[in-house]
Formats: sequence, C-alpha cells, structure tokens
Amino acid sequence: MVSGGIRVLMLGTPAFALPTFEALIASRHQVVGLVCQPDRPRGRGQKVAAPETKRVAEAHRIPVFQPVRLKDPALMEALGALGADIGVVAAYGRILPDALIALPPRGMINVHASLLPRYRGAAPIQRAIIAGDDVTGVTIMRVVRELDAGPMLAAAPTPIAADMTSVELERALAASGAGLLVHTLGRLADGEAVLEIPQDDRLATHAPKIDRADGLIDWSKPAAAIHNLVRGLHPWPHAFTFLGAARLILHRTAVAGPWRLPRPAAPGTILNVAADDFIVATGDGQLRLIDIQPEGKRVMSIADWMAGHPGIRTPGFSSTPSGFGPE
RNA sequence: CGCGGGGUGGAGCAGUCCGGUAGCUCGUUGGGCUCAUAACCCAAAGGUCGCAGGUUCAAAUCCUGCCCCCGCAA
Repeated sequence: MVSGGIRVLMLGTPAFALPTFEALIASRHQVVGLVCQPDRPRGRGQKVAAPETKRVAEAHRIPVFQPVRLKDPALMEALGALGADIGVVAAYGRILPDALIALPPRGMINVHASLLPRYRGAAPIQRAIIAGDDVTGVTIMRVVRELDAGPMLAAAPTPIAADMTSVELERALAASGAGLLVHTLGRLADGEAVLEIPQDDRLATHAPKIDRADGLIDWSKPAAAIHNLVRGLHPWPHAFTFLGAARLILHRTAVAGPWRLPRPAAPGTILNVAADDFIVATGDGQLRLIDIQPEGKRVMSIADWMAGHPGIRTPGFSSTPSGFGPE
C-alpha cells in the first residue's frame, strides 16, 4: 500500500492551493519541495506576509523556494537536486518557463478551477459567478507552454448555488480539486494508462485577472448581472458604487421584484425604503441591498445604515462620486 | 514613517472648528389604539463620549501619548 509513491514538487501560493498541498502531504507520495511566490507586503501598513502554502511547508519541514526570477540556472539546479518525478501546480501565480516545465521527468500537472477549455486564466472562479453560470468545476491537465491549454486528465463538475460567493465556491473547488488531483496522481504513479484529452481551442474562453476597477457597478445593467458581480467579487475586491461623494461597497444583494413602477426610474434610483427593504432601480429589474459597507466603516446591514441616514432618497447611486451632498 | 476615514446608551449617526445640563433615528421594555400588524400614539430603561495624562472654574469638544476598527494604495 505504501509502495508506489512518487516524488512530487509542489508549486502553489494562496489558499486555493492548500487543500491540494495538504492532501499530497498526507498521501503516500513524497512532497520534496514547494515553490511559491515571494513574501510580499500585503494589507494596510505594508506588512510583509508569507504565502499560505509556505506556512504549511515550514510546518512539515518541506524545503521552500520563493524565486523572484524563474529563469535562473542556480534555481533550476537546486530544484533539479530535489529529484522530483513530477510537478503539481495549483494557483502558483506565474507562467512557467519551458525549462521548468521540463524539469521533472514526468512533467507537470495542474489543478485548474474551471471546466476547461472554459475560463482559462487567472480568475476562473470569479468569472464564472459574474457570468451567472450555475455549474463550473475543476480540471486536472498537463502543464504546457500556453496558459491552461494542456491536455486534460480528469475533470469534476461543481454546482454554483444561487447566492454563492467566490470565497465559498473557491473552497468547494479547492477541496474537489485536491481529491481529483491526488486520485489522478495515484493512477499515474501506479502506471495506469490515463487518457489525455486535448482541449478544443475553439471552445476556449479566458478569465482575466480581476482588477479593482472591475468592481464598479454599472446600474444600467440588469439587476441579476449586478447581483452576480457583487457575489463574484466577494470577498475581494468587492463591487462598489457611489452615493453622493461617498463610496459604498455592496456586500450582499438580491434580485428584487420585479415591482411594477408607476413610471420608469433611472438606473441607480432609490425606489423604496421600508423598515427592512431597500430597493434600487437598475437597467432591467430592481436590486435589493442587504449588507453594505460605507468607506471607512465596517460592514453593516442596510437596516442599520438607514437608522443613521433617515430619509435617504436622493441623489441615488452613480458610477462616479458627485460633489452634491445627499441630504 | 505610503494616503485617508472612524471609535458617543444594544445598532446606525449628529454634536467636536467656536469648551458650559449628552441629542436623533432604529431597537428593547411597559402601556394605549386596532380585527390585526414590521403601522400609529404615550411612557420608561439604557451612556466611564476608545484608553491614559495635561490645560481649565468647567472637556465628548482644546493639547500630548497610546490602543482598536475600516477604506484606498501596494
């Protein structure tokens, strides 16, 4: 049973890589090293923080490499000395040079958080939610030169619940991916013939990295699209809008109604403020706000916020800060 | 020393510039009204104004130091 384990080089940086990393450590295989991004200043006050995977590696006394430059002969030599049979990549965060991909004799396999060839790229989880998909998944594929384009060894679907946020979906996919990866790796290690299905490039879509600016709400879009943006960008970087000059982050919303309006309302108009109801007009349908966060404040329910802002109606929400005071 | 906002009854806020009885909305509790209600009316409870020191007859408010929360930027 303990026989047949192989030597694995892990490449992964953030939380998404953790379940896979830990599953490998717990498996019959031997993790001989971790490659992750360098410690970087993060958060307020520019404190330097270590990647999540690094802490786990240190706890298990696994050698850690945090190269700034990947095309470094000394690095190649050091990694080569580990004698890994295969490389496992999970959200490492950079494109790998050919020499590194070719370093382990059995190549490298990758855990990707989408059903390829859809959502190749950096932000497949968020993009799937923003698009309103009701199913996504994980794919195990071979690492090739082109980003996320290698032949597929295994895949598993995961449903996206109606109000799921990115952090919740990420947890589900990370767990699913870890199981699938270890299973697939086991078959490879046992010398089983694993079918490698080429991706149909014609069906490929891209999931570019998320940017803060992606969070700016366009109220002329349908309520459902805005709701999807809010949960797709939760917990980072969050969807936001402006009320007067103040920036407001939307944490939780719901598609409301649709109520019939006595007359058409401009997108961003505050339609209804009741005891526990706050409805905003969009380009198509209405959006209910549930939890918000004013700039400089902590997250609060819309009811709490209304308690301190009685009678808020105008000027409604907009995509740019306006100088006019709401009261 | 990256930039900035904030800490005031349980919650959200005003008051701070220009020191002088601590206020608003919501919630809670009791009562009333109502067929009824998250609605309305009346009343009550509930606060060391983040912490420490200083100035002053007097500090939420001015001065000094510190702690905590958050947005932006990375």
